[in-house]
Formats: sequence, structure tokens, C-alpha cells
Amino acid sequence: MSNPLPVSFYERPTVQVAREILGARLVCDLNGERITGIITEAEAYVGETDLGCHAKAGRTKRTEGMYGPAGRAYIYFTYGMHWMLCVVTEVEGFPAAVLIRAVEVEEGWSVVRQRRGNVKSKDLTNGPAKLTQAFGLDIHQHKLDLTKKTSQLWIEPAETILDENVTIGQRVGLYSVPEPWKSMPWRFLVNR
DNA sequence: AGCACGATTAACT
DNA sequence: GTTAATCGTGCTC
Repeated sequence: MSNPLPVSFYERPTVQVAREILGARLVCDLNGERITGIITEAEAYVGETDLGCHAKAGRTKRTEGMYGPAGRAYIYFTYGMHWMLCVVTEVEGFPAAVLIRAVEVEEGWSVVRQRRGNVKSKDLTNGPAKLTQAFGLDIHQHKLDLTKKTSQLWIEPAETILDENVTIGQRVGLYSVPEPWKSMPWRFLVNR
């Protein structure tokens, strides 16, 4: 057991946070059910000028969480059926966040299995909407402080991932986003 | 008040 | 590889 990653970890360039959050442990403690997993994939979304980022629309009810203090959860709904989990980064007032795209389950396997149904074990949490479903996250966890264990959800340091084990690529699913944003190498994933 | 769209997934062929 | 499912959000009228 270690202390959660501090606010200072998140108050740095978003792309750097996305790279360094790989190997950290996502801990969820809802209703006494403890679920943990190692983060294996993350993407950076940086500011109003990044047309792949929700903040391109400016400060709205939906995006205001991204303008808040670093280290908070930014959870939103998309495709009419999926919740996504992000962590707010950089200084308060600058809209940026890291999208958690995949984790590797450690504890709470039985609960995850129950929620995710009878899928192959590799498919349990290898997508952004899959992991929120597996961890039972939705709008109720929006804006939770992920730097405190008193929250139901936090992130703590765990494994160190070497550069040679990290694949860098462009972000996924930004079909209608114009260049150069569409091709920014802001996706980081741990080699399997 | 109404509408187009989407940081996805699962179930097809 | 293709596509339907499904609804909160933000923009337009």
C-alpha cells in the first residue's frame, strides 16, 4: 500500500502525465467492493486548441470539470451508452486531461467478471468503456479527488514501466478531427 | 423544443 | 471489415 499520486504529479504537461501514469494502480472502493488494476493505456487531451479535446467547445457544463484542479476525475458519457474516465491535469483554469483507456485487473476479479459478463479475460478491461463498466464508474464519481484515499477512487504508484516497453501512437476514435490533432502521438500503451 | 454528433463496443460477415 | 445500438451534450431555431 502506498500513498496516492499527489496533485503535483498531475500539474505537469499532460502528455508527460499520460506517459508516466502507465503502471500506476487504479483503486476503486465502492460499496465495500475493492477493485484494483494497473493502468496499461492512456491518452492526452490538451486544451481548447486541441480539436480532439472536448474543451475545444470552450467552458460548458460538460467540460468545466477539465478546467478544475488537477488530479480530479473527469467522467463523461458518449455514444449513447458508454462512460469514460479521465484525470484532470495541468494548472487549474487550463482544460486538459488524461483518458484512461485500459487497465489490468488485480483485485476484485469476481466482481469485474460479474459486471462484464462472459467475455474472454483479456477483454475484461482493455477499453475505456469496458473499464468503467468493470469498476462500476459513472457520473456519480465525476469530479472525485483521485489524490486522496478518502475518495472512493484514487490512483497510486505501483509498477515502473520502461520506455522500451511502451508503444506510442496517435489517438483512437477521432474520426472527424482535423489534422494535425488527429495524428498527434499522444497515445501511450504498455506492450503485452 | 428539436437535432446532429460522438475520446465505443459487440455482433455480425 | 462493417454496422447497429443508444442518449447526454451543445448548438440552432
